[in-house]
Amino acid sequence: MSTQQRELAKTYDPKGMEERLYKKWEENGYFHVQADRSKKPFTIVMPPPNITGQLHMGHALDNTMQDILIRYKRMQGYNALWQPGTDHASIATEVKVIGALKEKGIEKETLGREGFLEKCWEWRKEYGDRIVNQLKKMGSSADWQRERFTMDEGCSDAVLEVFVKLYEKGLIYKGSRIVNWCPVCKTSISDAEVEHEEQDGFFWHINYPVVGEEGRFVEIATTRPETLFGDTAVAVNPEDERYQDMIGKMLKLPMTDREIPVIADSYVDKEFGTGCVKITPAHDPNDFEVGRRHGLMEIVVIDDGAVMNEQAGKYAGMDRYACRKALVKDLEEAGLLVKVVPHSHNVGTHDRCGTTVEPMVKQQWFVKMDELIQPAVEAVKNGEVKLLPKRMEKIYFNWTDNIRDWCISRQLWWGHRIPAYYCSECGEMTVAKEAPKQCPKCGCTHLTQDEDTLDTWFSSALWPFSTLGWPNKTEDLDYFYPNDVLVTGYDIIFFWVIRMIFSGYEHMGRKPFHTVLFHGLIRDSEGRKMSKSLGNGIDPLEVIDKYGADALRLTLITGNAPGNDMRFYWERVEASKNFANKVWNASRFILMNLNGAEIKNPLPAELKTADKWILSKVNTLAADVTENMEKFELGIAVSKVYDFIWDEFCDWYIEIAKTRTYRREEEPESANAAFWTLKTVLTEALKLLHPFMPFLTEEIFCTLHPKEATIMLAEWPEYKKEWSFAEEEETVERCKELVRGIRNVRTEMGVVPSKKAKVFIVSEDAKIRETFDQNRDIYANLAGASEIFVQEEKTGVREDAVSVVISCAAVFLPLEELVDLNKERERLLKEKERLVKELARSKGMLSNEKFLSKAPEEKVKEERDKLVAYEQMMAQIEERLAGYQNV
RNA sequence: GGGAUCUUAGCUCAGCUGGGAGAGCAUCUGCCUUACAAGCAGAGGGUCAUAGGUUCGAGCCCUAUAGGUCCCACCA
Repeated sequence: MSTQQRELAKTYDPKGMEERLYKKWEENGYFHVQADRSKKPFTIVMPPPNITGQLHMGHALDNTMQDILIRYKRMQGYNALWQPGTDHASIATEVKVIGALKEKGIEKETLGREGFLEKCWEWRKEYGDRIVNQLKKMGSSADWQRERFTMDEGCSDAVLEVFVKLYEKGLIYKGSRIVNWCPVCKTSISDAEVEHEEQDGFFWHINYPVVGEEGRFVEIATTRPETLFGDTAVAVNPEDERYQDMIGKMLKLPMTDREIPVIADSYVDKEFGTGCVKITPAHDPNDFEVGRRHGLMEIVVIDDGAVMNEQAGKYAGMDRYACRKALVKDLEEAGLLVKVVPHSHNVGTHDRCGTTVEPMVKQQWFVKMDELIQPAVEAVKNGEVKLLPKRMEKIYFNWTDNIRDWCISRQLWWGHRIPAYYCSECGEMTVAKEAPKQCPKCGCTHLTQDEDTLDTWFSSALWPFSTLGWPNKTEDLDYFYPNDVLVTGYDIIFFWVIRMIFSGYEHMGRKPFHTVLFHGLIRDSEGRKMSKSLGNGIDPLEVIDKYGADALRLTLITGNAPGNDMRFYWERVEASKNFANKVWNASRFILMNLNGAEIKNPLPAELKTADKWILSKVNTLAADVTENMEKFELGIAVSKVYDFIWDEFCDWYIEIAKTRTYRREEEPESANAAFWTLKTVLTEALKLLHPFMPFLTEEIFCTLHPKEATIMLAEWPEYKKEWSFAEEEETVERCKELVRGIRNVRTEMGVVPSKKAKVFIVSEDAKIRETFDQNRDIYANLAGASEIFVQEEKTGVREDAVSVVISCAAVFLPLEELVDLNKERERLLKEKERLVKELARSKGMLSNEKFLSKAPEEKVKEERDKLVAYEQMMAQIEERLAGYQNV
């Protein structure tokens, strides 16, 4: 290996570096893949961020996880496709564009549909790339050449195809149903878009006079008095004895000229309220059902803007809440208001704007769900699609078990327009991918397209295959579908995940992916959701700017179990950056030390114990990390790498190897073996770290290996049998124990660490003696030993030498300065106390017949070995303590 | 109303299939040892929410209780 020496900058500065490296990756096309039968595919489809979006912590986490998986699989030799794209986000974008127009004093309506859509496309042009550029700052290695958009030609074609197909199968229908209506956005929304919140309200008890029976009333209780004008019946439970004689009678609807019947329906709960329910079919989902059962009229009394219409008589033109107030007052004056009872109840609000949703009867388009959902239920039940963590399955089934038809039409302009065409002559409706030239029924050529657009999730449901070319039969589709993993937040399980799964089965005949990896929310340091209104959001770009993308990535991925929420702390980012700095400096040291040295592959015999130990460690690490990656335990995987690099490699191996590298002239073989090991182990560790911290590892790797183009395509480390050294591991662990013991004693006894001391290691065991005798180079320096004596007996050890208790030998340090014997005694007593406890525990277990007979053999042996070690240590301590008593 | 989840060191959290309690930050002590003071070496600190149970053995499994968070739900 020749070394055209390159060096790392003195300080770790991610800023310029990250930008430079990302550019390099992109220019070299490392992210791009093509269908290739000789390689195994691995596919992740990116949850398309909204074009209204600005990178937030959720995106940062989501994309970091995906990037880690993709980079890992790419290194493993998979043809790893990360399919990116953006979402048109119909309602979110439309609201934004309307807002932007309003600032200029322009109304959506004055522009007209065409004009408005032009503005939307302009918006997309202006902001569509913003989020993508921000994702790139995270280091996302998505195949940007394949970037898609939910409203591009291909995706739109897929939408039309699906709509027509489902319509023809009778799974899409148009009908007059009760829907959730947002009076501010003036569109219907799906059940999934309604958020329920507990609100304090009132129960207004109102008397409805019985027709023809002066002085007799039926008392109802309502939370929404203003809907009274839409009442077409009052219902009681058929079993309710109190009201048997009322059934069939007519009531006078207060403040109107109308009379409504008392009907019997088992939907009414006898125990609740007064047992009498006003039925308003046009403005309540339950009442709607009741109304349909009894053939009641559906009287709409509230218009699209939540203003009372002409049905409300003198209240027409009033806002729904103003009407409520006025009506209650009038009822009170009329003596019909019985009482007002405070009552907190759930109110549905629109998740986008927070407006209280108004249930309304409307002509809308629906997807019939009961059949479609079946394969999706089955898939999760039989494990064909795995949800991680597993508890997400319950949430999933809770939804599928209570599925209702999906309202897909929106009274918006920005989105996929419903491909239904109406004949202006005969009213015939035609559903087709392309506008029909003439009406199939009457031949009239004047047809108009349905005004409505589709729910934005209608197109994203097709994302795993529409992005690969469907409905065309493409090579990509054939090769990359099904995808492998979907990574997303649990908050869109209903909106998106379920819909993708049933769409996959329905249109592709196969699952869209085999695993869904859910992650939680990033909260602020007080555990609150990050939100614009609270102003507590932390901008990932700011974090990247200050600490680098690698530090942010590490922060987001560490110390968090899958699916759990996480709080964001700046201190944690700082800790992550410190780690990056540590890696940087360790690498810089190795590079500096190497300084032009020509490293040869050492002969196996030239490798020292410590070299074999660290090789063995990094080998185990590779196996561990891989295992955790396969289980999607990304946090555990990265913390193993972290611990290895910092604790084992930096704090022990580099320190042990240091002196050997300084003695290049005197002992070239040993120095060479150390260099080779340093370089090899660092390289392995960098590879294991790369998916998590791509920039840092790339920069170091390429400096360390000037001939290599990138770490991105380096081979993922695998467990190698020839790097397994159990004996050397044990030896080094003994040396570490010795060093720790000596350091501990020195600190506790208040000895200046720079002062060297003689070290006596006493053991009757010849093998132990051999170990310590032959591996002085491992511990001599770290222990600060001036001279080391390994011997069988205590001869030559001064009486006042301080003792170090380790499990396999007695160690003595005759210290130059005066030793405070009391201090030493205290220390030993403390140690004894600990051992007494351990001995008791160990003896207890081993004298337990049941433990001996029932526990696995290896556990019993383990415990026996421990006991022996404890007893030896105890003997030493007792001996020392006995010695002090004589002093 | 149903369900999920959490309760572990001062703080934030790990602890995967049950086998001697961990990390980061914070605290204390000593070190500017020529990779790193963004560091090194050492130390203190936890009846793992409570009460039962299963087990040779429970932070981990079961049951109940308390408190927190979240999701779902048509009780007007």
